[in-house]
Amino acid sequence: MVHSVIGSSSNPPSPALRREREKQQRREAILDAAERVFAAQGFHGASIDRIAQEAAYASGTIYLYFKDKDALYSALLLRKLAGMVDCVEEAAQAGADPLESLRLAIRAQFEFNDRNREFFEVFTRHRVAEQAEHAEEWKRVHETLERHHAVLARLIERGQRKKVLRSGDSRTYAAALLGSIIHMSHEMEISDAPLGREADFVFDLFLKGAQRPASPSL
Amino acid sequence: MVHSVIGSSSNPPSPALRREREKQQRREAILDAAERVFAAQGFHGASIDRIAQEAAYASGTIYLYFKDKDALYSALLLRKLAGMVDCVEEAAQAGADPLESLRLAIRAQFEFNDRNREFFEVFTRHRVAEQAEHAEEWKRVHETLERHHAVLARLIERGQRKKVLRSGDSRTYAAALLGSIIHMSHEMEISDAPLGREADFVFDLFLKGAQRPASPSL
Amino acid sequence: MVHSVIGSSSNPPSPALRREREKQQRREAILDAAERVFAAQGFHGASIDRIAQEAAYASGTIYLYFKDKDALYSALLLRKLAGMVDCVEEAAQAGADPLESLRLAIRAQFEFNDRNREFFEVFTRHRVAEQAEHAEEWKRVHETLERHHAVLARLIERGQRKKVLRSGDSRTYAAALLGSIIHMSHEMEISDAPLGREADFVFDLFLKGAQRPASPSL
Amino acid sequence: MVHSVIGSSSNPPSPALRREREKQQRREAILDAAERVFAAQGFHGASIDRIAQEAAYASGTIYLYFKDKDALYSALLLRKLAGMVDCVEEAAQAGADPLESLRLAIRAQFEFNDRNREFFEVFTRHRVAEQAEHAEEWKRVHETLERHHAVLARLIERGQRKKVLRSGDSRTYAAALLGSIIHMSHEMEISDAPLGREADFVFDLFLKGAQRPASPSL
DNA sequence: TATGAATGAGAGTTCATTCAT
DNA sequence: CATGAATGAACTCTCATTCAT
Repeated sequence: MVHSVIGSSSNPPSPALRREREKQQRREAILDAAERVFAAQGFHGASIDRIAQEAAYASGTIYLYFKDKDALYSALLLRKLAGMVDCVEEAAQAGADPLESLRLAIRAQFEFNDRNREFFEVFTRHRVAEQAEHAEEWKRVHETLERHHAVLARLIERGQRKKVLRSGDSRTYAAALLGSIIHMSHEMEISDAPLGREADFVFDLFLKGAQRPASPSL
Repeated sequence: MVHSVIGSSSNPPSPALRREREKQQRREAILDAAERVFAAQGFHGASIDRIAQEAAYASGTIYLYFKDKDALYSALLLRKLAGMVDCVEEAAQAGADPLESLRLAIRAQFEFNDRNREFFEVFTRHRVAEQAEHAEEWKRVHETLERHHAVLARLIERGQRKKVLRSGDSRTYAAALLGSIIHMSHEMEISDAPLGREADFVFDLFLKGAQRPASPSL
Repeated sequence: MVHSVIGSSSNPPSPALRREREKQQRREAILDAAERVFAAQGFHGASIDRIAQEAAYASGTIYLYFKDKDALYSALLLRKLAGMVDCVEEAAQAGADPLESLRLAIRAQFEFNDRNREFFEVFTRHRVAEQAEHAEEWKRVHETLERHHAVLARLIERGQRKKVLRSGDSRTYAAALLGSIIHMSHEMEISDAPLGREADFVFDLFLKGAQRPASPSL
Repeated sequence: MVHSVIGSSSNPPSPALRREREKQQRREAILDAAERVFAAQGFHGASIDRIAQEAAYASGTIYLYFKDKDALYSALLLRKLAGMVDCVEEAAQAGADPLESLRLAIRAQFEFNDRNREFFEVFTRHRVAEQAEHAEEWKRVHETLERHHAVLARLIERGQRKKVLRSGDSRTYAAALLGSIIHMSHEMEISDAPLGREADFVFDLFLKGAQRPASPSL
């Protein structure tokens, strides 16, 4: 008896729970496979057969986990974007002050883009016709994109309140900043320059601008 | 001299030349139709039949002017991008000094994006798998994208030489700036804010940065 | 004797028998579920998964009771048709004379068709390709359809022997009569006319025909 | 010139007309093939590939003539049913009086059923889920079925007006009569009995009924 | 017995591309 | 040059059936 109580932590969980957990794992495995294939071939280039093959399943099995190709794609997109936003948000929290947070967020975004180059290509390149049928999924995708901007915008607002950043619409500042990051991630794709350098470049440019300060002398 | 002047305006050109010119006109007409259809339906959504219909040709005729769908798409893309770069470049030339030129270029880019919203969506969202078969076309597309950055980079360099802009890799400055413009064009899509305001916002941010200048006192 | 009498009501039957009986009950439950689903969706529209769900079993379980979908369908069909013939036959037995029996049989057939409208639709609309593999089941189905006609044919023969019906091939009379009933059941589907009226109409028409009797005068 | 005017009847028709006519011929050829395949395999058993093969076309070609499988099926059904009704109606017109017309109509219906045994099987066995999408086609099918009954009902009404048939709802008489014909066509399928005999049997039964006339003597 | 995840053949459908006219 | 009917490979999706648990 004692044994069983003690051992309760290593006892098999209820079958129903275990089954649910395993189902989630298989779902994730399919998403992983789909990510690889979508990243390599784009949305239209990726066939369900190919994704199933990559996941070591039969094609029909995919449909046990996702209603159709669009649902699979938007689920993947959502997972990825949520991961991205979480990653940036988390990085920002490590900063001691708004500017430091911003610097860390920028760097995190660069790093995320770099780690997810292929998928990132697909994401910026394709948004499925956002049909009424998948409205729910797409609403969540949009909310996540919204959150993406909101994370940066909030940092900027904090900087404004601390009087270290100029006033102005934080959402617009965030969009301009994010645009620089994303585009540079694209462009610098090939170069092997250390990411930190680019991140700091963007951070610096965002703060100080490109204009040459009037020489203090005179 | 006299002959050539007279002939140039009223003599029939050689039949071969005329035919060539007409062929080019029909090609352009097809590109026009393709632009409308691609813009409305995206690359995969646009069928050759639909494009042919829009151009008032039979589907087979399209293939007399373009090798295949990819070739049509990349020709269209090239025309569009070249137009975009020309438009920005031209706007810049009207500026009296590097900063003025930059301001005008930014504004021109915003305006172009706005005028070509639909196509622009497609362009950022889709790049055909850049197959070996279409290497030549894609090389030209890349050269044009290169030129796009080069136009801005050159303005920046001029600013640097005039000591109004800080030193640093002009190509990187250009990428950061362009990213802001493009992303804001996307994001602001819905708002009816005057373009000029956004353009000036970006210009201003690019020059001065977001940091609050240390208070002049002391 | 006493033992057996007492035991027959309260003693547990042999486990083997009980199990067999329970198995039959489960089989019937599946047939009930299948009937509902086939009636609602037709043969091809009804999926095994849907039937299993309706029967509160897992899909695999169905295959423990029926070899395949066709076998399930033909077993169901057989049960239904047998029930139909029994029902008509039984109704006929209540008649005092052949004509009364015929009238009751016709009415019973109309009522059965009405009660089983949905399934009846499916039945007339679909006969599985009668494959060699299911020859046995289909033979029994055909025997039952045969019995269906035989029931009416026998009543007609009795009427012929009693000289109240004209001579002629009773099987052919039966087919003509049954055709009228079935077709009218279909056609009258929507109308809410009382069944009895239609049944009596058919009975009357079958007996007297549609021709106007020569006027008795003269 | 004169020649061409005179020859106008043998001159090639306008290309547009010829094209339209040929298109109709190809459409009919596909319907012919579809009829054979549907008759042999039923609606669900018949694949588009198989039908295309039977018509000596590629599968995609079918879709140039019919929107989808359902449209092909309902077009076929409509053609067949219209042919059937026309055939019965025409036969009736040859009759000198209502009863003669009825006799001819019954015979024509038997003959049609016999000639179209296979398709007829399919028709009675399958009605595609009558989706909203194909509402128009199905409306026409229903109208034709309606016309089928109407043809017989009108003959019966004429007989009633001439006082050779009893009064009563002609539509109901027609349904009862048609049911007998259809069902007997099914049942007698195998027998090689001359059709005329069955037709006359049904006609006779419909008119006089099965009841033995009371012997006039006594 | 019962389960239900997995299978995979096969269905309907689309559309870029060809070629006889 | 222009046509547009024909092609057929490739795609997404379904579902009867199996089998390890």
